[in-house]
Amino acid sequence: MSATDAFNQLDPRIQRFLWSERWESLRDVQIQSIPLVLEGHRDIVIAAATASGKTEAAFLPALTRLLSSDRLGLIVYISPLKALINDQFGRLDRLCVELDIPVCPWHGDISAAAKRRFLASPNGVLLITPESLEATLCNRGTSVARIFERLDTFVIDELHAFIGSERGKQMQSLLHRIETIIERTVPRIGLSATLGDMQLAADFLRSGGEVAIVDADSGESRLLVKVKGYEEAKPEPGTSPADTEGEGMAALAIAQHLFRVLRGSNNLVFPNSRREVERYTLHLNQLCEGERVPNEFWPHHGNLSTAIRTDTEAALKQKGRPATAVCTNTLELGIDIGAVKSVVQIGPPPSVASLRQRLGRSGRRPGEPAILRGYVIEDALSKTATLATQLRLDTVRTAATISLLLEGWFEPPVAHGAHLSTLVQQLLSAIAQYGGLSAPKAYGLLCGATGPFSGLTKTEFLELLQQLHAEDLIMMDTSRLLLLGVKGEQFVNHYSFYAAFASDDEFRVVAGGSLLGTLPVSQMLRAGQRIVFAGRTWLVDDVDDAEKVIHVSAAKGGAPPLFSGSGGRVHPQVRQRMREIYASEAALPYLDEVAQRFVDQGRACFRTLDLGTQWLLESGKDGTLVTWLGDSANEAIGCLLVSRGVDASAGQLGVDVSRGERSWDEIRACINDLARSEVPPVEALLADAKNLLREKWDWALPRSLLQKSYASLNLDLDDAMSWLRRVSTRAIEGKPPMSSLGFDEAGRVLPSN
DNA sequence: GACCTGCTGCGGACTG
Repeated sequence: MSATDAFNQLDPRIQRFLWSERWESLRDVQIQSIPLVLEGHRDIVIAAATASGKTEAAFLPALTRLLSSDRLGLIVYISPLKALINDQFGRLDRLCVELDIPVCPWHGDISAAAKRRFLASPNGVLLITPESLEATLCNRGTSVARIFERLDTFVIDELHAFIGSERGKQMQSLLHRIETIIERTVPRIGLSATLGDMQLAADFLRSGGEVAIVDADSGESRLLVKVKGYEEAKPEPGTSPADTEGEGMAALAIAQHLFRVLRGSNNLVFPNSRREVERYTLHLNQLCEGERVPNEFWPHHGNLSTAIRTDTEAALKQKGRPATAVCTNTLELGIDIGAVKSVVQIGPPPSVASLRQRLGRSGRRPGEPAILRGYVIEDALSKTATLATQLRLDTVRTAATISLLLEGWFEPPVAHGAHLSTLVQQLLSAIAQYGGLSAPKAYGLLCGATGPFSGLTKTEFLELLQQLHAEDLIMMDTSRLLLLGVKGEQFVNHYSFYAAFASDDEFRVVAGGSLLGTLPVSQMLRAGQRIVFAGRTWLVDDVDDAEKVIHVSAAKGGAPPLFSGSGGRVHPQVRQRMREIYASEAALPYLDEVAQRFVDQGRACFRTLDLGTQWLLESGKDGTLVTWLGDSANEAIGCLLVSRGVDASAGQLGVDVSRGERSWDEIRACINDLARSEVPPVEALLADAKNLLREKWDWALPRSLLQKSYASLNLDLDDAMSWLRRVSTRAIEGKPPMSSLGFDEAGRVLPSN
């Protein structure tokens, strides 16, 4: 189809609007999408880069459909962010005013009056979050059918942001519950960044259905990459703890370099954690102050108040005044901040996919390359250096990530998690919605063939009901109808119920009456302490435990605060590429001299330890299985060993093992035996496992379902078993064990003589 | 040794 054909299929009033807006032509993604959306019965994933016109690709034809009907229908647009709803409302309302189609933004900050107006006449375009949709189903059960009666199309923005989480399951369930109550399916259009495996996104949008895919990747643009290495001098052991002058010198040197190269243009700096955002923003602000130039560096992360974040976004958008944001992945999603010149990554990128998403913000103008500036910090080598330091793991992981990025590979989303935590929430919500539900009907709704939890058996569902009953979340009346229990009623009637994910308790940080942001309760603070927050230094005046407020005032000096959090997951492909880099001798063109020296030092250590062939590093009672697998497979191997009574857990290099009273030969025999045995059932594998509670409602699941849900997300048993089989063959062939070299309990490599 | 997201209904006081 040509651009003209596609344009001519749009409603004449929309055509006129595009003329008046001086659109030169439709983009490729729009040309492809328009005829598919106009068919009106297809589910479609539309994948393209940020700011490529995806929203219009869905809305121009969807609005054309609304205008072609006698009775105005309804488009429900679901967004993961309030900020995105506000952005889209601004763009969409200009067009829709011309078309006489009402647009209603609906989230927690929207007035009740605007919501009432929509409910009085539920048509046009509704822009809403999953949580607000949940509240609508839960609290307005009797009018849900009427509200969505005229529903014509679902549009789900940033689909990739939903895949693989409790919230994504919730979204699938909400779509399914609405279709169930209006007794027909509704076309679902998912808007997404390009994903490695588009079929995964299609299955997520409608499992088992036929989903059209529009993959309009605009072709890889040119990319300039340079990684600079910095060595951090470590104080010798024995120096007094107060004498840590040298600590953080590498960060300061990086800030000085950023100050020189970034000033005068717009950039994004990703230092991997909120704490480091604070550290670098402070350094950069102080450098600006010291040089008496206007500040160009602004912080952005999830614990800063909306006011501060909006300031940063506005600074980026403002033309004629350069601004750089030092940020976490809050600026990875599609909030409108305009194009940036370069993207800075400090430390190893969390994943190839995330690095790619971050880079999508740079090099967006034709002819301009995307620019990636990487920085890695390694400790100086010394007698006490750990194995991780000697192998230069961070630098090699950074190199592996960039090397995969340059090849166009990136991690596919993890779509196989069961997220049974969300089943608990959805069951309670459905009971509230229907004012009571029979067990078979509840099972059919949530676990039936097209439901969001279709893998669950009836037996498992009954087990869940019994557990929820025992927890007083649900009860059954004389007509065998499921109702909310006393505790269930309390949960459902509090607004915190609508979010599918858990959140920590937090203190508000207030300076002179204005809100700076929040800090987790786990961060202990006392009056008199000095902290860095929002890129500035503060004195803690008072901590009000009852009101959960920390009062601060401006001061000199202070340390960045700690935020809680648990680690991400490394994909096997990244570990395999790390191994290839270690085994090779080629120079990597995107590394500077220092970073290349780090890699060469890591390679030397790799050769000394013979890590290309050795798979067991012994060191006294401790050792490491060097697997080069992903974290999920390493954790699975750990569980398999634990099920045989061996103390083992996933580590940076593979699986860390403690032999206890056994010999290493006995550990090898155990591995051989595991390799030849059937994979044990999950209940046996996780029998003694503690700390499986990860998601909001996990505490309410029966043990067996908790194990099942955990394993579906966190354990890769297939990769684990095939590795065990591979090494057990090698063990039988009598490859020599690692014995001439060892390393001690702290993971330090011992001298070879 | 991570990061992010979101939130109702009601009662009471006030204004025009």
